[in-house]
Amino acid sequence: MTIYQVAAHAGVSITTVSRVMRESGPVAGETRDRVLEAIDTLRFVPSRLGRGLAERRHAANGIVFPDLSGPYYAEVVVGYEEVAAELGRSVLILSTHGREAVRSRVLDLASRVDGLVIFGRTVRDDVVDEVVAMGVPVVLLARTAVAGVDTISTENLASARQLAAHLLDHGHRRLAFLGDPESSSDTAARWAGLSGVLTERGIRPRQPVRCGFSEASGRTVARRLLSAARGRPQALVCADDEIALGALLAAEELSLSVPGDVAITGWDDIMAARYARPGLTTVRQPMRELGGRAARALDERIAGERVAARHDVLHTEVVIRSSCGEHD
Amino acid sequence: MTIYQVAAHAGVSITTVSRVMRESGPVAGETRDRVLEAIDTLRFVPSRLGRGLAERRHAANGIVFPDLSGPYYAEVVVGYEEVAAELGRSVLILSTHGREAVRSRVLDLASRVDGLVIFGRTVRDDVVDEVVAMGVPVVLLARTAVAGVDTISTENLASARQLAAHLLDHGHRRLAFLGDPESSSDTAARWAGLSGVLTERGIRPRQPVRCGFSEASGRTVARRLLSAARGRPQALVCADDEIALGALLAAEELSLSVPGDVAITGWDDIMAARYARPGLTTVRQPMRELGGRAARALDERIAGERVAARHDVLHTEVVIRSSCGEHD
DNA sequence: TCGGCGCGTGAAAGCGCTTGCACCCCGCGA
DNA sequence: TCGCGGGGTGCAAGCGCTTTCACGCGCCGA
Repeated sequence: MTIYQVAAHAGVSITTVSRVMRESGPVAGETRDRVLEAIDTLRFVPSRLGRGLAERRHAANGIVFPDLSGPYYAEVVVGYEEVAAELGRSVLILSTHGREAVRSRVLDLASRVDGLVIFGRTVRDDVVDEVVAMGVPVVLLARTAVAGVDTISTENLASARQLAAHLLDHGHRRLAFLGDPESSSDTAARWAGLSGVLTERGIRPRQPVRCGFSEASGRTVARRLLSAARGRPQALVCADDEIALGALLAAEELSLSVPGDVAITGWDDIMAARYARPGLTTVRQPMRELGGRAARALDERIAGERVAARHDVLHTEVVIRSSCGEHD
Repeated sequence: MTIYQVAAHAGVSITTVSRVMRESGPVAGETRDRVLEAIDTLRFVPSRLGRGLAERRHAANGIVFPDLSGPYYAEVVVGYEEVAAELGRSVLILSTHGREAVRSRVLDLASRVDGLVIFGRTVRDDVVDEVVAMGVPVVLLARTAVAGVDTISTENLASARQLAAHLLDHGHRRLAFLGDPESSSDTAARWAGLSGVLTERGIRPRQPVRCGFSEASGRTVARRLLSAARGRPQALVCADDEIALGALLAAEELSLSVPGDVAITGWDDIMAARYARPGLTTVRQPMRELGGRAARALDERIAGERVAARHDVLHTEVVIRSSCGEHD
């Protein structure tokens, strides 16, 4: 089913059909009716490829993220899709997961869209540059900045400081950070906030304990830390909620009470954080808004409305529950 | 950057450039090297639109789902993307959320892909027919079947029966089902399994209690049921985990013990189900595999390898935790 | 010596759409 | 009566690729 068949059916040229569909240019009422009827009868849906080629645009955006399991990325993606759809753009997704060949997948994606959001540490800087060099607008999400490229991220440092201060006020002194500051700029900032406060209060921060972003990883690492003969940490500050939930399990297995024997905090405020017992103290991020912002920033760039790079930082909120100490 | 510029740079025709890129047809070693060098120097990435138009394929698939919040859909989508990428296809997503204009969005999506997965009760049957009539292969996921269209779903009836039997064996008699059997074929089957077992055992099943698929909704409905002066249900069988978690909250608010005063079960085995206290008895579905299967079924259809409609049903597993009664 | 066969290459015809430009025709004012 | 303007329409030139066919050229066997 092509525009030619519609034109033939309606007895007009394809130009006229195009004009009717796009409401560009004048068409006589009667002609329009004939065309519309033909479109309807033949159930004509124009080919996006033909249209895209002629218009030189895809009317689609892409987003690259590490994974969708865990509520964090999913929420951001859904926020992104919501706004993108509103702006008349389809959304292509690419999960890098731990795949090889990320570069070629990203470049392929870039050739299918008008703009690309790159989320977290999924793509190397030089590949980002390559995409930018292709002339594809890029917005970075929760990722270290690259010169001249828009960035949207959430506040980390201040919240981490606030969390650290809260723990210290509870009397905890031996704090351990579970997560790899080199794995993402977010994690790095969280660690910086924590270690900064400790140093200011005259406590020498313990080296961060490398830990993958998963419950299994958190559990293993926490078990090791908590079963230490001496110098057992009084509080585990985890880089995200999944690690913290794993740590909670580890404590339970070792018959340690939380927060009595050890305090535990997470980051993200995922659903399970609220249902865990004790409830997990954590930091809430506006995940949907993060995605929505990215979609809008990208749209501005695609429309060419803005040239200067933009760097938004969204506000976060410490959520105190009982895993970090008893409260009234 | 187009194939023409690459051809000019290498001093060959675009035909040769195309052949080098696709490794179709013979090219002399030296010529190939010149072309590859030109591609590299000019950082040429072929236009998907041009290629797609010529090949008459998109090398992309779509998926339509209600929402991505909650782990269920996200997991399925990620399983889908994983397999689709492996098969060399990009993935376009469309969340219907509670949007108007679903039909036109779906038709637009259909015009951008080689095949489409429609997930849950997002799209009306007549629109599905319309997509099929466009010649776009469709696979339905966890959705009522449509004639001639592939369907992938998970087992519901047997697991629901098993769950019901388990509750009855615990001595519970007054069971209430929270969820709307008319909202999806999955829910309908779960209700059918429950009510079937009750009837067989001579217990007259109570009408299902309509309830949205959310924690808030579950909480409200459960609070109403549990605060009834008399005839309070002894067990709440919830259509999914989020409803069940809401019910758990309601019980807590009313100072009822779970499972002592009331048993509660969910469905899906989301992460929070495991962390809730008491742990939530539920039914686990192979969510990633659900998505993966859909991707493969779609691929077969696109490749034209199969004509007959296929109806896969994936196995599910009842997960007994403590919310349904004390166990050893 | 000559016909034929492959290999290497390019011209050109699409693929399905948008859009600049030209054309026709009618109504109006001069 | 003629000229002009504008509404209505279509022609045709792209957009960036793939692929069919045709062509030229060495090399082989007869």
